[in-house]
Amino acid sequence: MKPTYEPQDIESRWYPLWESSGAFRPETNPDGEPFTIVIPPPNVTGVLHMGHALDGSMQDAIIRRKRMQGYRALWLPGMDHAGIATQNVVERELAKEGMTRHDLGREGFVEQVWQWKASSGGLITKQMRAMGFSCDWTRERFTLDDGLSRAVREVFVTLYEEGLVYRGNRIINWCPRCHTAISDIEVEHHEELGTLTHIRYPFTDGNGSIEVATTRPETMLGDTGVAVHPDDSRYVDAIGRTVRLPLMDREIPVVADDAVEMDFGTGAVKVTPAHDPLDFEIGQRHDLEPIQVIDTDAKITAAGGRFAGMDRFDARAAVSIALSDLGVRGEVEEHTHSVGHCSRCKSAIEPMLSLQWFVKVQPLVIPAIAAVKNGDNRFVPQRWENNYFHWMENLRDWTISRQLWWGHRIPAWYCDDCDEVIVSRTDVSECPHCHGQVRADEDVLDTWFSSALWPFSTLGWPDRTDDLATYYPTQVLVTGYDIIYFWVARMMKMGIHFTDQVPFTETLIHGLVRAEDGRKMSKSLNNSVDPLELVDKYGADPLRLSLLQAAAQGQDIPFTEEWVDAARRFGNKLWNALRFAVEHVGITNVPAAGGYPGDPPPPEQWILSRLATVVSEYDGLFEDYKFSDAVALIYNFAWSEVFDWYLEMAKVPLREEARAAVTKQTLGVVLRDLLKLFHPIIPFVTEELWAELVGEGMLITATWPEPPGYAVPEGIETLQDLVVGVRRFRAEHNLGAKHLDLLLEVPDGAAAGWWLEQLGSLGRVAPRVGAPDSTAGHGRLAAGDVHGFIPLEGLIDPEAECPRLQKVIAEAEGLLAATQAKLANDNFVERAPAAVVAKERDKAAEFTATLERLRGQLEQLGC
RNA sequence: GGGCGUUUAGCUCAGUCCGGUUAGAGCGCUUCCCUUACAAGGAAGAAGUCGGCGGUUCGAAUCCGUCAACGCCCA
Repeated sequence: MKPTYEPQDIESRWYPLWESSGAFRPETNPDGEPFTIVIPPPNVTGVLHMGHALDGSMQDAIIRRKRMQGYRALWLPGMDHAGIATQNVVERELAKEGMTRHDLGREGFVEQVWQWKASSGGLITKQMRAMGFSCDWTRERFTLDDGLSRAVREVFVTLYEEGLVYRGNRIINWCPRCHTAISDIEVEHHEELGTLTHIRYPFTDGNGSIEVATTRPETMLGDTGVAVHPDDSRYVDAIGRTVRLPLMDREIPVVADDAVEMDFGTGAVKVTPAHDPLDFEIGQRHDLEPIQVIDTDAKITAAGGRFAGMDRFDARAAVSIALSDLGVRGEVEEHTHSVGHCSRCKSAIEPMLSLQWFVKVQPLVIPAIAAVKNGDNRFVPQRWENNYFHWMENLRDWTISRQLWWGHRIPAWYCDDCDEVIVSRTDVSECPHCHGQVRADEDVLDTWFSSALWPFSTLGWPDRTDDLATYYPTQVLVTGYDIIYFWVARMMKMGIHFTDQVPFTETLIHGLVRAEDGRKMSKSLNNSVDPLELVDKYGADPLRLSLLQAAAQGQDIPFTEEWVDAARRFGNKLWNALRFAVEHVGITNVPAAGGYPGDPPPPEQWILSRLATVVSEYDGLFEDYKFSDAVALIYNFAWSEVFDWYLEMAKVPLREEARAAVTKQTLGVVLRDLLKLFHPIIPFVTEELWAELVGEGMLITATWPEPPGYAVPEGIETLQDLVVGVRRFRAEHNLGAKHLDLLLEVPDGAAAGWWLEQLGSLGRVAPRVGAPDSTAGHGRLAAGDVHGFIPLEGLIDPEAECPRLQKVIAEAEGLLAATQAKLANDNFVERAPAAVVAKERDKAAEFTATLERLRGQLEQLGC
């Protein structure tokens, strides 16, 4: 074994061995209960970022532990075709060659995207392998592969037949840059400083005018009405009259509608049914014609008169000036308002009336809410359930058609002769009614439509496959809170509707990995960290360990490189502890399971008792997905208790052949179980060390530890207190490694026991039982009811002990005062649980006794 | 406008759900030690009025109310 831990060396070796052994396949535990996680499929053209690293490290930790526990554990990997995102990437590539997708045509472009997928699409899976993620690659899926495409079509057609998918003319969010409709959640709202322009619309009867206020004056070109609130006393006379629309010379009515906000602007609003969702609704109620004045390129249409062809923002200024010239423009005030932007390209969204496909969500939402309310699915942490409910309860219908080329084609055909719409599971070549020519729908589905089916489509649905029967519903879905709405909510809706079961029983929500400055990592801020660079620099295991250490439930993680470095140092510590056991003590061929000593000596009994406790606590924390607590537990157990204490204690018996056997046995099983506990977190280095320590089979498929319980031996606490006391004494008197004598006054002197020799070794002292004739001229240690005396003669001036002793006394006094204050409180004694009171009394007695003797000692020292 | 999160050591964060130990970790800092697993280490130590105020309680970092600052989501 190398004297230092070199992760790069180890990590390149194990992954292929694991994969080729079939360990990643659930069939490795054919008799186990199934436990399934489906991966949140990354974008096919994406690269691994810190979010994936965290998300994957959690899933891998969960699945590896379940595998070791004997479950038929399946982590199903795959990728998402990511419609807009991928199309944009490929279009950008084409743009570099001065081309657009239209130069290639639809088929050529789609072909180009598939090629792109083939060349770069595998990158992220290589990166996942570098992270050590134990996915079953034999079950890898892609949202556009044949099976999933069939599932998509089945779902679309079924929903259509149920009336839950429909085609309609509605106001949608149009991205003029991506040239497609997008759904409500793909719109980001930002506060922007704009203007509120007041415009006077003259009444046609020549009797005055009504003033409206708008943030978008250019849309007035498409106005077909003015609306006021029916209760607004200012406008009672206006209702029912008509006004003449300036610039367009159109006569339009003033209507009364409850949806008008009386307090906003002038209380009278212009109604542009084709370009605003609220106006559309008002228009429908009052039979106002929608006139489209902005086209899909965000330019004014022919319906916009002399402004036709102008860009929307130019038109905004031009219309405003024209209105001013006409003398109908009133006040122009500064105004902050919320503007929608495309989440992909950040262009300002254009609301417009458009013929699109929608999912009617209400009937799907009801059971999806119920499933979480009744506990069929549980969010961890639970607080996310409220967001989920709130979201679900306020959903508008989902726009699912996209004017893109990359994605699942909408299975609809239109007959030119009889206007029939045919939605079909199989391709249609002629109209079933009139045998006329049909045109296939040009559009594709929202990427999230196929993602919503992921937990069951990946397992073979709609076929009733063995995998579907075995691995569905899945157990836990692990993802960041940023895609609860995009994905989790939709999987719940679709999963329940099509399988009558929740797609997963637990939803584990984690935070986002943030940059060191606390901001979101992003390319534009140039503060992203590449996980693969960290893997190169520190190793995948240290990266995983540091991420899981930091992964407190649901909290964002500001990423700090020092943590990865600290994790690497832990790896080195673990490495060397094992190197000590294997090479210096010769502990090898440790059994893969069991092998715990029956009646071990106290030091061994102690560490075994701790092991059993730690395993049980660790299991509890793991089941609750408290990764940071779980990791902290075994990290501290390993480093402080096993390495710093027990390994040093073991060196005593290891020197004597007769006593060494049980110590070797203990050390072997404790280290072996430590490797098991750490394996889900840091799989590579533990596997490597397993090969050295156990040398049989692989750790990845070893069984989870189940150590027997051991009683905590008497005296361990006394020993540790005395050792720390001696070391402290030594440090405070600058005694270096000098030899010290130590006299011990033990209540039952004869029973001083096993820990004496440990004390000698760990404290580098020569302990003897028996009180000194006079305690004068001695340094003092106290550990419970054991008192230690260190002769000062020849070491230090006895008076030098005074300040140290005074400090110790002051500490004890503080503790005693606190306990006494509690005990002096009658309410505490009467109302606190008896155990708490008893504990407090014990403490008081102990502190009192210690203080008494320390004070006596102080007196004898003459200070 | 509504909701959520955060505020704890010099820095970055646990701990708060479920009240009770002398409030923990990593990094940094101070002192000592190259003790044959590890100097990427060991030992000892300094360092926190747990954001403010009020309340509940025998007891509050933890529960309740309120205010402030910062961040996020929704409208």
